[in-house]
Amino acid sequence: MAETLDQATSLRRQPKQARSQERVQQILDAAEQLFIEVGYEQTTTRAIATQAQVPVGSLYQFFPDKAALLKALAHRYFEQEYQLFVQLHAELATVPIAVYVDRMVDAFDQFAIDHPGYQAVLSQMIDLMTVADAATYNEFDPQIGLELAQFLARRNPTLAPAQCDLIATVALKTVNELLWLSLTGDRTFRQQLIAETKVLMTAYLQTYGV
Amino acid sequence: MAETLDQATSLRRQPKQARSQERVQQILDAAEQLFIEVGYEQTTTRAIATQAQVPVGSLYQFFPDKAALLKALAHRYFEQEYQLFVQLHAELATVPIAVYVDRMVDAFDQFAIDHPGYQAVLSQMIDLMTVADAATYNEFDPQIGLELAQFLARRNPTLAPAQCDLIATVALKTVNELLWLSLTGDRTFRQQLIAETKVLMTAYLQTYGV
Amino acid sequence: MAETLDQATSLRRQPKQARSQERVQQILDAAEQLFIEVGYEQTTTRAIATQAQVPVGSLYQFFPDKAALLKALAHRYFEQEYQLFVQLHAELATVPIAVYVDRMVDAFDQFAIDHPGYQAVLSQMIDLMTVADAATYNEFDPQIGLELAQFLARRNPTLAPAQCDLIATVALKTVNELLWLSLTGDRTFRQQLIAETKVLMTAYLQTYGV
Amino acid sequence: MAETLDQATSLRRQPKQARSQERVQQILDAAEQLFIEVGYEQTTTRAIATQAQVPVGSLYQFFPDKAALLKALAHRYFEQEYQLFVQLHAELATVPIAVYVDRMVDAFDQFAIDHPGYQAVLSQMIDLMTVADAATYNEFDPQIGLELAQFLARRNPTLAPAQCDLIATVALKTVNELLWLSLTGDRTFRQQLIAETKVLMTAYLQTYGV
DNA sequence: TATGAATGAGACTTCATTCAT
DNA sequence: GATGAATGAAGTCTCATTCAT
Repeated sequence: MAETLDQATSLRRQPKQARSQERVQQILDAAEQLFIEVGYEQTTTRAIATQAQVPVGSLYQFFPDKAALLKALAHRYFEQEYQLFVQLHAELATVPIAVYVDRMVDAFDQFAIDHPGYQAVLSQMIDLMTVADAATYNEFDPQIGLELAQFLARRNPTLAPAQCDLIATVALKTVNELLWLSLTGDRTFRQQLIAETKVLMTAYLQTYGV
Repeated sequence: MAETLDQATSLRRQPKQARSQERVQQILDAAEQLFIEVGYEQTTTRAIATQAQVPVGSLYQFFPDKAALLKALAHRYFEQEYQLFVQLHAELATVPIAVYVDRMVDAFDQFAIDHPGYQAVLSQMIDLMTVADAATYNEFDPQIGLELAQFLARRNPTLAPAQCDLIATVALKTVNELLWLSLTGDRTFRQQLIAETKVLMTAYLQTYGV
Repeated sequence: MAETLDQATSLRRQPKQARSQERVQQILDAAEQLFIEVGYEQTTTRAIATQAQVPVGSLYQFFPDKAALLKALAHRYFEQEYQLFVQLHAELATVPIAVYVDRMVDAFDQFAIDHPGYQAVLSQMIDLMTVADAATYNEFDPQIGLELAQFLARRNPTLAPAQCDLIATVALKTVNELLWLSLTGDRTFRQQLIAETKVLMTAYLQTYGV
Repeated sequence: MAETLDQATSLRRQPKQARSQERVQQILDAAEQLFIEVGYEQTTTRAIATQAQVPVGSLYQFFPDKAALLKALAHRYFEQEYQLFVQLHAELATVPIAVYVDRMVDAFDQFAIDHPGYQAVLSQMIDLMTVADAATYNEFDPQIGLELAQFLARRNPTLAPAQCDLIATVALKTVNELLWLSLTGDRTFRQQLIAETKVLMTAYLQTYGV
């Protein structure tokens, strides 16, 4: 995972010193907040720098261009999401699928709440990729999907690997979208949608006897 | 529905003459193509006008600003999607839910193929709404969801109306996202994902005995 | 000649109306003055626009970028220089070479005085070409050289065409450089240098019996 | 001459130690290469430092600013060119002028080949002088011209000193320009142009009976 | 003395929208 | 109504130079 999520590719300079690392985080935090508030395109690099209380020049010392901020944020999200998943996944290796779904959806829900910019950043990255070559696509984190597919294969060895990949993809995509949707509503709506997401996922996975 | 989707709100002038209606369609077609190809933000109004073979001034006679083109496109999609749905929905009023899902997913898949800009336009509208006041939200078409909820209620009268609304929302959102995802892959991937979508939806709806 | 010096390649839009043509000239005049005063690199497009009393946007309506101003100026110089040359050349078809040189050098001297930016523009274009591909080189006007070579061939038919080309190149280059050098000094220096240039050229051409 | 070309004026610190002298040369070599390759303006001080494998800070310890690099390079060229000239000049004190021209042009040609940056540096210095006060002008090396003028006076004592100065100036300027021009072409062009330069110079100087 | 991260003014260029014709 | 030239605010990014360490 380390390689996939390494920020080296999108960082102009690897911050070695504590002060620099702080600055990078400040910049990313500022970018995240502004991307959420006014959207990626409407956010100016100068606004990010101002918000982060650094000169624009410093921003460009760490990030080659505006898009790099987006990528770096995505990397940061992926890293955190992956760590969350890995830990919980280990704990739930042998529980019934309904429990697995219940706990996992709750965890992802919490992640979505903690990282309100995830959706905005991801959706903008997809937009950017529409323009650029699709080669950038492999920047996206496939780790969770792979682990989930292996999990399914262990649970039901009769499932073909390709089948497991597909199910994992569908499950992740669906849960992600529904949780993001849940964030657009009030507390009640969110809770209901989470409950519904669990029903949906459990029914789906039970179909495959996992 | 006609009222909801009426373009009056986003059209500066209701084109009465055939020539004008033609121009509006040309402009929307050009906008659609460019939004798909290079994205909303990267598309200039002048490029749209050029592609549509109309002067920029004419574009602004029909659309107050660039965002209006996005809204108009969304309306056009909603109208077409709704007609597709209504017709098929009537035909499938009494078939088993698995058949309903099968036919409906195929239809939506075909719609997604026929309207490759749907995803781009919708996702961009969401971005724009982040910035603008949420009042724009009611521009979105809730019709299909409402009809689907009623359908569920008819199929299983023990379900509460709120419950039906929620299920309908979940079902629509999920199918939409998975079909859009399917468009990003090759033919094989698309077919597999469509099949998987049917499995997922059928399992889900059968949970509720509809 | 018209084709070679046509400005179509460097003008974004061919100004059709009198007002636009005026603007283009204003912009070029402003660019010329500033290029002379502070040099090409130190001149900002905004300064050119301000000096020409047009908004920057208008500048970019006619010229795709800063370099296009340089090219357009060069074209303008070439055109004027060529006309000057052609007219005088016709008049001097049969005079002794010393007279030809005398009159021609005087004419070029007057041109250099009238177009103080010629040197700056040309030298900057050469710098720009160092960076860009050398394909741009054919933008330079070879017309005068060709005509001069033919002239030499007529005067002394024993000279090979290639030889004539070379002599013409040397003569033009030398006269140009010396006249430019003359502009860097005071009136006396200029007059002395012009006289010297005539001595040099006459001696050179008489070597070939033309 | 040593004083005139002394680098003290443009060097911030006279490098006393071997290590420092090495660094200065590395920096100048790097600057020369980059000035040739991408031009003075397009070359960043950081790029020069990187290429020279020294930190930017060190560069600024030896050179007060970017322009100082240009001046220092010019000084280095002048010094080398002067040494070349002085030695050959002594050897050719009494040969016929045609031989003098022949040998001297060949030597200058070799110098131009060995120092491809000469032209770029000189032409850029002229540009810079346009901007700065003309006081910088005396930085240019007049030595060769002076010696040449004296040489002419010795050869033909009837020539006034001012006349000699002028002839020397014309001769040097002309040879320089033609040799630089020769570098822009292929081998054949270069050889032809050199031959032509000799014809031109010999004819010119013979006019004055030197 | 040596280093290289930090700075921020300012450069070029774009483009949604208007309005005189 | 139709046209498209005109506008200028604003955006992204660069880079010579400094100075704290």
